[in-house]
Amino acid sequence: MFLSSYENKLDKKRRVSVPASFRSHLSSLGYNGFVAYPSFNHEALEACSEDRIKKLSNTIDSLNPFEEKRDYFATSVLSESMSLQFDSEGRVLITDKLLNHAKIKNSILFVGLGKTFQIWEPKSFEKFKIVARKKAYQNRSNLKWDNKLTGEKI
Amino acid sequence: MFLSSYENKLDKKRRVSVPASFRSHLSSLGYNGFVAYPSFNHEALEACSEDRIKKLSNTIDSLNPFEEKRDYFATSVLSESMSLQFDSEGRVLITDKLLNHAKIKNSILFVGLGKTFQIWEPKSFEKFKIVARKKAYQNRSNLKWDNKLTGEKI
DNA sequence: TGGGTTTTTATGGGATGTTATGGGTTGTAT
DNA sequence: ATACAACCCATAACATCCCATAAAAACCCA
Repeated sequence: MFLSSYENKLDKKRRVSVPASFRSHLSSLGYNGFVAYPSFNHEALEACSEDRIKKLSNTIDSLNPFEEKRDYFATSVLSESMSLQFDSEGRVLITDKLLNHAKIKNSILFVGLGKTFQIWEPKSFEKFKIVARKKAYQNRSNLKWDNKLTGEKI
Repeated sequence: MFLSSYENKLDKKRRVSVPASFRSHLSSLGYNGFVAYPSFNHEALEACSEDRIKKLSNTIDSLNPFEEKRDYFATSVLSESMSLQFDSEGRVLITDKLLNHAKIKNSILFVGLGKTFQIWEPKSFEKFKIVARKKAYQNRSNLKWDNKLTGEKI
């Protein structure tokens, strides 16, 4: 799982260290890198393991080949995805295109979301976090949670 | 189960001993650590075993990957969760972020809540306890008690 | 039951390992 | 050649490991 948040720095060569815990999770899945693409909803990047993108590709592919939606998803996600591989120090090189989408300059925030993570400009994320916390609190009862097993809410 | 409360001290390196009884319960579940995240409601930390967070992650992941709600929950809980592992003496290292949320400086209180536990600044907890006790007393008839669900004698 | 002994727990701190980061050098396409 | 990616080495900050000790709890046996 990708948990917690880590703020690291971009160097002059556009490299950034991926948090060790994220690397070790990816490594446990058999990967030495991950896939990133611009978020639909945010000025941020979405990131996940390669098999998750494969799954998404299959889902898109199950749509009718002549259906417009198919192209829209494929174009918006797959055509913009970059596969990023770690160097020997656990860093990745991020393209300018991706950095621009997230308006990242120097600092870069890795945000763990369980099966995926996001990459943010730290100050942008701070703003979003406030909204998210409010909305999550309002909707906390909407998350279906099987009480029979645990007998407790989150 | 996590029962009772224990007050321990933070050392200079931000380490704190986890109560032995909590450790042995986690160990019986197959873990050598736990997950902590800031509470929604209190100036305190929520803590639980890893499988509980995994379950939450799976629940969140069952939502459509492009749905906004997904982000709200994941951001508010998962991105703030830290997986804390015991060192060889049964201590964990707590990040400043978590300590600040709970306003913890030197002393740290572990509060057993059955399947989960909380981490408090001792004096904050004293205040909360008074309120909690009052409210529990007012609502004492509202606790639904159904032997069929638990299947256990007490 | 009481008092002495052993074991466990909480805590401190030095030594070692890891991580994030910087930068030089080599390799490789255009 | 030029640009840039990949590889290699260096280092400071800090996490983890290991050993030490004091207090508390559990044990044991007269």
